[in-house]
Amino acid sequence: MAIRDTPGPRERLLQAAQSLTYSHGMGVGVDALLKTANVARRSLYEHFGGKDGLLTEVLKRTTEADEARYVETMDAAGTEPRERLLAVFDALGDVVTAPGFRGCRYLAADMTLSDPDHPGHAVTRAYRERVCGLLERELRRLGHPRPALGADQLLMLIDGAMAAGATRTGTDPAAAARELAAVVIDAKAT
Amino acid sequence: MAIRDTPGPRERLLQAAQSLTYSHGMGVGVDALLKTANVARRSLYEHFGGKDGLLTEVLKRTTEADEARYVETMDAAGTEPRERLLAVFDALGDVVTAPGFRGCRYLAADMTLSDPDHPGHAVTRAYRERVCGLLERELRRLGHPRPALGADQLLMLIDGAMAAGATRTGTDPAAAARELAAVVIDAKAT
DNA sequence: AGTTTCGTAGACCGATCGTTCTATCTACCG
DNA sequence: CGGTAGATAGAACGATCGGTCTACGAAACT
Repeated sequence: MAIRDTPGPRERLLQAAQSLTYSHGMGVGVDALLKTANVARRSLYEHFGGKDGLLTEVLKRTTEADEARYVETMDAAGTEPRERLLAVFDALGDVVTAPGFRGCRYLAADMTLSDPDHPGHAVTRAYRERVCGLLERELRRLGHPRPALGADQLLMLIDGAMAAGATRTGTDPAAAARELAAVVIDAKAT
Repeated sequence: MAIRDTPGPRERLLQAAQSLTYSHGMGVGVDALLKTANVARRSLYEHFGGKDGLLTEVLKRTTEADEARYVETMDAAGTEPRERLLAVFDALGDVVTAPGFRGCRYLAADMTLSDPDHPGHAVTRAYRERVCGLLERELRRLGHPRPALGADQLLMLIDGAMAAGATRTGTDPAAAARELAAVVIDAKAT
């Protein structure tokens, strides 16, 4: 009945992998993961079947968390679609300026995992479409003339801002993106 | 006096590395590079000092070529800054839809090379600033109210379009980006 | 000719890769 | 108490990593 001060090996592995794959890329060594997680070698293979299984599971878990963060961010901004969408870009400002920010984890994953059949790609692709759907839904509620295109543009602005945040210190990518996002959001039918 | 049908080992290595680092990432093995280039192991270390030296040299060479392509694209579009800038986004459409496109090589490099002191980062950073400068120059010629910000936004659109082109097949990122680019270009002072 | 230069071919180094294995310890459950 | 499940520690596997080395071949330059 003692309170579990530390989570089990599965959870520790996921946390370590989540951190290390972001800071060191998908190429982190198994040894580094095991050492950071303080987990026996065998536990990794029993819980995830191997390194790829662990990496894929990390992607699943973080995409779900990040999608939930999008929803929370928008919900915290009220019910007005315009405010809900702009809130995403306000939050983006905090994300890209956070210490240790290295760009979009999922874009990095897709570029790093050169095997196009790696199961991680399906996870990131689904995530992007879900986020795009969230954006499109708000645009549709706004009566946007081309909600699908608008959502693509907003997602492009998000990815572009994260790329700039990772590579061009000194600029303020989120503010620049937010300005363009407002243009997209306020687009009128021609 | 015989005509050199095949370039020397240094050139072959650069070409092989340029191709393999894009398709398989910066993590390509030295053996794969040597085999593709048909070059002796020793030649790599004599010409480039090691794998990192080769990779850095590839980045230097490709950034110079890509910067020249920006200039050529704009020059081919005439002298009007607005047309010159829009031509960049037209050309971007060809780039991101080309078979085998896997996203921006330099963003991938920055995300893959987790060591922040890797010499490759300096090369990609300088490249981005040069391209940004090219864009800013055109905006300035246009009398743009905030040329520096506008250039940041255009670069963000380029990076966002390349990210979308690499990860979201079926969309038309360049067209979506071009639309927003026109907004940036035509921005009037408030 | 002789010699220097540049290249290839390939063995070899220690380190690390992802994975599988045995052995041991511990907690919980009947 | 005995038994089972889940965890740990760590040796060991073959493969590959980046890098160094020796030995040999072919052309170019006095």
